[in-house]
Amino acid sequence: MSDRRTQILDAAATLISERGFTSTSVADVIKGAKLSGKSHFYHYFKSKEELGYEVLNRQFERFAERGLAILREPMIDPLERLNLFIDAVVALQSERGGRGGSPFGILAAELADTHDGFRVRIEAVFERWVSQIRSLLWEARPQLHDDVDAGRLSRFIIAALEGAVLMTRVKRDLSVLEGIAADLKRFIAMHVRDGAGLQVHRNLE
Amino acid sequence: MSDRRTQILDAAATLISERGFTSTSVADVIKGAKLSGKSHFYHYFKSKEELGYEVLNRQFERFAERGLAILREPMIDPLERLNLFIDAVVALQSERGGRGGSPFGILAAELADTHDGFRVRIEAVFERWVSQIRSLLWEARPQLHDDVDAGRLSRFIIAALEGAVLMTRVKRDLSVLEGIAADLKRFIAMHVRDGAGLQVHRNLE
DNA sequence: TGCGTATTAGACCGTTCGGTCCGAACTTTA
DNA sequence: TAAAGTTCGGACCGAACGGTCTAATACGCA
Repeated sequence: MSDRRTQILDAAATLISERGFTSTSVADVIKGAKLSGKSHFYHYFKSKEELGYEVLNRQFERFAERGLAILREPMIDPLERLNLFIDAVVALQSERGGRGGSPFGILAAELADTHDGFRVRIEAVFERWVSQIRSLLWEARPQLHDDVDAGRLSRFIIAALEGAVLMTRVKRDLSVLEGIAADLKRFIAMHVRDGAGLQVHRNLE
Repeated sequence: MSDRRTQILDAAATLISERGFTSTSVADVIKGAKLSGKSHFYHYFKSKEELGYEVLNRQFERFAERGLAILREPMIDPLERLNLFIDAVVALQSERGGRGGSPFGILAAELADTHDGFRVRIEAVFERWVSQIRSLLWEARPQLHDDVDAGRLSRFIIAALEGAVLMTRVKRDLSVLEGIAADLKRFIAMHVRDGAGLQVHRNLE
């Protein structure tokens, strides 16, 4: 893919994760990506909507590489991987420096009820995310209680993280996310068979 | 407060909780509240921003009456009240019929990074919400483990619920919220002293 | 009866929006 | 060198936006 294209995609991704899709104008993207003008932009994307779709794709790919990949590390115990993944989400938000949030969450909140094209794509993102965690839990099933519903627990984890990022952004305080991440780990540990797998202290550190 | 004013507020609240603040135009509100024209609207509100602030206020008041009030019911065991509150959130989303979501969440996602006026107001909403749960947990402390961090647990509950409503909206499936609500209850029950207070089955129903 | 408020209707304003079109210059590659 | 793709700069379009203004009509109440 051309340099310019990814440059535009990156600039748009930053803007969208801060202001959302609707409030990000094409002119903003042009300025952010340092393009010469509108024709320069429309040389690469046929519409703002198409740009939005591609930004979502790219954001998910990046997230899959930098975040979800941890869930598949073959040399690490699955439940430990899950904890590392949660840490990675915290680290990702920390890198953003307070500003911005989950690109999926912001698009979901904005467009779930009004733009079916986006809704369906975001649904697919969540679905793939769920399925990654679900298969990790499946892999870890010898360590887990028999009655653990992997799909449900996966959705819970994602919802808690998305909600946490949102609250963190409002309060401008990363420790909110850190606290929720720690609690989430304890919740996951609750599903572990007694004596099996890794230990997580129920005490607060 | 005048009839017309609340009529406008209600129409705006519905629209905003579906499309967000930015994508809700004054003309939409006028149509939704069946006003005769712009001058009719600006007779009651001096700007769209002021309307937004008042919608947020009103939404929190309604939520406080219909939702948070449960947390203060004096005749019911505190932890049971917490479960009832979670049920109420599910019921509230069910009433919305899939469409729309948490008015706080949608405004937070949209405006947290770009509009400080809204950001601090939403922060205050979350703060009051947290403090309600926190004082309930304080009341229930004889039944809870000593190391329970009430503030942190409160934030966790809220984040999980906000995230759950968001996912539910994207997937258009209330059972997502129901599952997370059930899991959240189990997580809360995890903090209860052995043998104390009410029992919640860890098994899935 | 009169006075203030509520309602109706619509013209109008400046700005921003997504998007199109044009024409020229520059760069890469065949 | 010719052709194809890229960059540049800006004029332009119709629509939608938040908001103002005027002016007439209805209504509730002292």
